[in-house]
Amino acid sequence: MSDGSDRCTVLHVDMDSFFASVEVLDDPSLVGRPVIVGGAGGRGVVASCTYEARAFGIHSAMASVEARRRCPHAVFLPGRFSRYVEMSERLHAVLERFSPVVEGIALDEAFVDVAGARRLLGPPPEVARQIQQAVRLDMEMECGVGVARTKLLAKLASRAAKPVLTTEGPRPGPGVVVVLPAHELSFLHPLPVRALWGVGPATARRLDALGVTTIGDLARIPEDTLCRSVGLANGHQLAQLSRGEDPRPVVATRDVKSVGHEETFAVDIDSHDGLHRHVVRMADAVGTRLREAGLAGRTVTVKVRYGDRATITRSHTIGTPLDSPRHLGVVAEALLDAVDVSPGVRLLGVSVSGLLDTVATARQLSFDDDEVTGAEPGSARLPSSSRAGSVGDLEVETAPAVPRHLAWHDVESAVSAIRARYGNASVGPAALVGRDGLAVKERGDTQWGPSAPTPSNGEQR
DNA sequence: TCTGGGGTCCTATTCCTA
DNA sequence: TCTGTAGGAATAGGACCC
Repeated sequence: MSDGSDRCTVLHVDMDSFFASVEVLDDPSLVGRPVIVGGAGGRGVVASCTYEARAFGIHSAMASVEARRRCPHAVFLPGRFSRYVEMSERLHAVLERFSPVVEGIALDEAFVDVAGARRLLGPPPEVARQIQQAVRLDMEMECGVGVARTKLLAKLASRAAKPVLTTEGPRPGPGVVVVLPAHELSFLHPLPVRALWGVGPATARRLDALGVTTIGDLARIPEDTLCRSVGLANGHQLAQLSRGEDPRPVVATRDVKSVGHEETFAVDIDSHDGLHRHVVRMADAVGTRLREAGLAGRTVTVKVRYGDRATITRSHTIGTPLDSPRHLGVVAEALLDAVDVSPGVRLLGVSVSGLLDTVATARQLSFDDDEVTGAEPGSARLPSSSRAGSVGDLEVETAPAVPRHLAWHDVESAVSAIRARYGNASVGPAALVGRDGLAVKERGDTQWGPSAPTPSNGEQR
């Protein structure tokens, strides 16, 4: 092969309007109509939309209110996250027939390294066409495939492979785009810097101040000038990418670094009382997910966004990794107690990082073994003077040394078993009994914002 | 009438310890 | 024992990705 395409072993597969396409697939009456998937409430955003909706200027991340204004006759759907996960797994199954090296970067896109597939399946551009065909046949959906020497170029190529929106409606794109090594810079340099991985609105503003608007401009300015403007790591990476260099390999598995859950409320909540059951519910959700994944973490972080969108985080690191929903709740509540919520809280989040694989650990580590031995839920506290910052000195009252932790561990194991059999709503924290928020939130339950404003304290569902 | 959720990574600052 | 310092961990915030 003399054109160099045999060196282009990185493929980027990107599904077209994934969530919206799944909805159309499951309900053929939606074919040809503007379909918008996302949060329907006043604080929701568009997660995905069909090309028919894009014709009205609608795009993902747009406020749902704005989308409705632009296209009132569109079909608005709340989204079915578990169904998208199912289809994403099917996509991966298809891709793994072509190569074992598949790196998922979102539900609807993945990198595939086909270096080892050449003898069996042919040169990379040919494999790309086979993948596209397989996705069409097995999933009845369309995708764009980019083929290049590096991840960045493959990703940009898949974007170029997508359907194009014209005044007469969507026109099919090339489907597969190959960026040959000899054409890399001529492909890359005319593109806007915003196309680069790592250039968001803030970095784009800084680059604009340097007179940099295209990737070609970026490649021409000295790297130290760049680093002074956008930081050392970012500057170095951008300089590299602008020259078409991207050393990141396609990796089949990546370790999870954190697990969290956050929610925007339909109405701001301005009291700790009002936030209490939400913290419990979120800690419950995070703990449940940690346990399902066989993980435990040392650092608990609480995130608060106020009505004016100002966002703060408070975190605390404990000695022993924990995964107990109850104990996560204790720490999260203590962190939240140290935060002034009187301005009104728009979003609350609980996350855990510093993760450790509990399956690989000989014994399930218990929170009760840590410095917070025997803590009752709610008994952890921060120094009374503390508001911001000083959370390193989390104080927790110590209860008499009873082997209660053994019993509690049994209780949580039983809860997991009951939920596995009868569903998440079957059992939950006492703090949530009698509320409609009993069920453990599953990933994606409120993926794109609260459903609709209600008069109560930001209740959903 | 704005702007979700689940993540990763980087940077700056503070605090602790050797 | 006190002080200065360097390094690492923890913390907080921000930018970015899909």
